[in-house]
Amino acid sequence: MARPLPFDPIEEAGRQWDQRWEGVVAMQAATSIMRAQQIVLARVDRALEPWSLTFARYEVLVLLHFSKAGSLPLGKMGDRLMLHQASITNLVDRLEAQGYLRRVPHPTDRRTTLAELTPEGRAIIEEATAAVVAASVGVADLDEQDQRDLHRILAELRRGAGDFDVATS
Amino acid sequence: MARPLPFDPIEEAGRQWDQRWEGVVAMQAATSIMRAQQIVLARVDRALEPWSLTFARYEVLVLLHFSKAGSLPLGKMGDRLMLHQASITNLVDRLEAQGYLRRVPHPTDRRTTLAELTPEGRAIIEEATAAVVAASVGVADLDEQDQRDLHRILAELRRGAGDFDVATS
DNA sequence: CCAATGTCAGGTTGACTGATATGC
DNA sequence: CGCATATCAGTCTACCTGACATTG
Repeated sequence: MARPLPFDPIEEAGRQWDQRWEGVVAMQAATSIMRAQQIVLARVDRALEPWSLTFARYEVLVLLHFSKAGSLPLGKMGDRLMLHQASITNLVDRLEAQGYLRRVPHPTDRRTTLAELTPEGRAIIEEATAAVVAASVGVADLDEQDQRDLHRILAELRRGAGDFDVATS
Repeated sequence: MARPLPFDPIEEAGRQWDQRWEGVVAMQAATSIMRAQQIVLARVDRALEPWSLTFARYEVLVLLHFSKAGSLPLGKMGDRLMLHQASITNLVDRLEAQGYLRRVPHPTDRRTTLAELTPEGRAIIEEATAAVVAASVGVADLDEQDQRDLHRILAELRRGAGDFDVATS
């Protein structure tokens, strides 16, 4: 990773923005999200290299891992992960080629295809998750209260954006 | 955008994770960042369509807009935006083709190239920023205190990750 | 000679649009 | 029939790696 800058670029931008724009705080918050994601994603992707996984593909596996049946229709996965149908097809293609999941026909609806973890997929997801958790240190460095606040505020943001419907406890 | 889910997917994942993993809160926070970014980026990119800009290219213009001289070496921009040299070359190529900036030789160091806003680039950046601010409503829907907390917490995260060095006020 | 700067060629990824076959 | 589901072909963006020429 590049050397740290000698100042916070977002803070500086905000300072200059303030002179002519309303809504600077929202802008700073938005920019912070972008930049934080860039950092976290880079770390997590690196942590997943041993399994030739990216975060996007890892998410697919996790989703299956936590589904009751261990399998889900492709379309449903797209909804959950906010991805286009075609993108899911693509991700599932790769994961199938890697041997982490396989396609199986839906028992009753012959239009839909289910993705199902293979034993190998099930095996690596545990290891990979351990690596991802370890890579989340960047987040874990925050104190517990900040982590909770972060989660709460972003959940509110997502709810406001129509990411989900029900209030979070 | 897809219909909202009838529940918070992160909340649910956390519930299931809790049964076997430590560090669930950090994981939830990390996932929240990913998902929030996905939402905000989609909005901002859509807001920038009238100028055929993406957020990545918009950031380049903003960076120039706020530099004292109105121009910066390409490498310096890469550091600021956490991008590879080649990525910057690519972005500057596009922006130059769009007429929003141009390359000019560095006055003393003939290795380095400066990117400089054209009058047109300078003109549109104001309009585009207004659109971006308007698109940040997803963030602006949060109350002011949450926006500040969000910014503060993420700044802490970035600092911990080596994004910058100096303490934020 | 070595370090820095930028560009180029080539490759990967994720994501989209639009068209299409199939089944409910 | 209309609607849903998944796939395919084609495109686009951002990003990387590695090699290279030029300059300090």
